[in-house]
Amino acid sequence: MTATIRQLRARPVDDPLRCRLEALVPGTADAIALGIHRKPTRTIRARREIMREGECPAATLAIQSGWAAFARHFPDGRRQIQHRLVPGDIVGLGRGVTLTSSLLALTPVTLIELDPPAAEPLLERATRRHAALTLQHMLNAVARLGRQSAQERFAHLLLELRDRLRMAGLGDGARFEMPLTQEMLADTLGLTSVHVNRTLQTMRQQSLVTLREREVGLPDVAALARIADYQPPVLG
Amino acid sequence: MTATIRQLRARPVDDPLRCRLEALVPGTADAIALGIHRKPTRTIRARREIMREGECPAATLAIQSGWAAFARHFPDGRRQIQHRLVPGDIVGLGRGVTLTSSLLALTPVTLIELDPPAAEPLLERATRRHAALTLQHMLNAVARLGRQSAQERFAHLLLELRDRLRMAGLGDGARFEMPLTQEMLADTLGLTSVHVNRTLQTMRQQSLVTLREREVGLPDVAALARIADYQPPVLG
DNA sequence: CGCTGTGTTGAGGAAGATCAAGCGCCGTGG
DNA sequence: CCACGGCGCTTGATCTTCCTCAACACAGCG
Repeated sequence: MTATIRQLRARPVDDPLRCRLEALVPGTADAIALGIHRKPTRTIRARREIMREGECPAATLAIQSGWAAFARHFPDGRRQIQHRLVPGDIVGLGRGVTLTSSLLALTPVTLIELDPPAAEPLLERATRRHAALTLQHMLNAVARLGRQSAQERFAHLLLELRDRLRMAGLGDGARFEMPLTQEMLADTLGLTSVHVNRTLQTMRQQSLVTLREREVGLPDVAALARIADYQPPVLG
Repeated sequence: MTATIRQLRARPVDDPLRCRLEALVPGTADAIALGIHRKPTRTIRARREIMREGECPAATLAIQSGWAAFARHFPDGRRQIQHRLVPGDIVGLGRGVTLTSSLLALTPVTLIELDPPAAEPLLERATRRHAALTLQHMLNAVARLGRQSAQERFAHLLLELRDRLRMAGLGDGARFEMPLTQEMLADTLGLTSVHVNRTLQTMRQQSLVTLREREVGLPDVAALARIADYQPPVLG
């Protein structure tokens, strides 16, 4: 959270972004250390918009710390969180298309600008693979919202977050930090916060989840995977 | 539907794929004529799988005619159509990631292989922009399924299809061909086919949609856009 | 001719929404 | 120091969308 670039270069892959890139394309973490530290990092406060609906993103950004999300706001107040960004995630595919959602900082966020990715072949490959994974997650989100029950959706989301955070070196296999309120979860899962609360309680009773102080524990990952019909994304 | 490559070269942008590429990056249609016709086209019968869950796509494909869709099948028989492909659509981002869905031919489909896109800079740019648009559509699909009612979802889907088909030169602004059964619509919208049927009837009564023989008519696009809170994707 | 796929209609049920209220916590300001 | 208000979480009662199950009409087709 407070790591500076200098610290990054000293410690090879303990930084979420570097860890993530290294998982995508081995060797990228070293490559990025050469080019990245010339670009300034940006810091955004929680609940602020990083990009607004109607904007047309020009640069490729990477999340260094904090959580953000693409969210769509409806005229009557409804809101849908469409895609969550965790440390190490890259926002690059949007270039050339006007946004119909806003990019919202769910927690305090620090960003790094990655342009131009083409200059660094390894980074180029990494962003490409990252985009492919992102597409998978979007497809999964569609299936989740379209055909799964509240409990199935919740289980599926938790497993997805677990795996994505692990790729950034965050959390062990059974425990990770999730700074989302129940209302944010509701807007992610297409439910009301009341129903999220009740679903969560049921799952706690069944010893499927623990959640205290933004800390998620998954005592029985296999059971969750069965409930959610979850398959982890695999780099081919 | 039955256009051959020879015909394509004779008539500049009356082919869906060429029309679509031209809309993405002007000049691409000419460029593609040079390189594309060496690759063979593949034909797939309706209801057959073009790619199977677990496969790892190697090539970049483009739909020349027919409709296809990424669909996820659950163990208990539920199905969710996650993303529809219409003539002119490109399937390229998946490379490097193992599929968790199958790519299904909804109608008879003819495919063209586009690899390697990097060889042709214009085509490279076009596939990139296409991917950006695809991501927008996926975000829209998430918002649709997560927060909209049956009628809103239906209206939103119709408008999205209208605009996408128009980019391929298919249909005028108020009328287009949609070869989807009510069951396919249901699996797209996250509803049952029974409910799709009833929603459709309501919308017919309100003179929002006509649908006969796979032919959609939209007599009042503005009203639909209001209902669905629809914003067309804009190339920036 | 029966079969399968598609659209349609009815009756009843369930998952999840809505409305409303109360609680604990924490930062703020008097 | 305490009062206040906002936020997040929890619970109860009621309502409605949408689902489930079932049946039937109709068309194309082997």
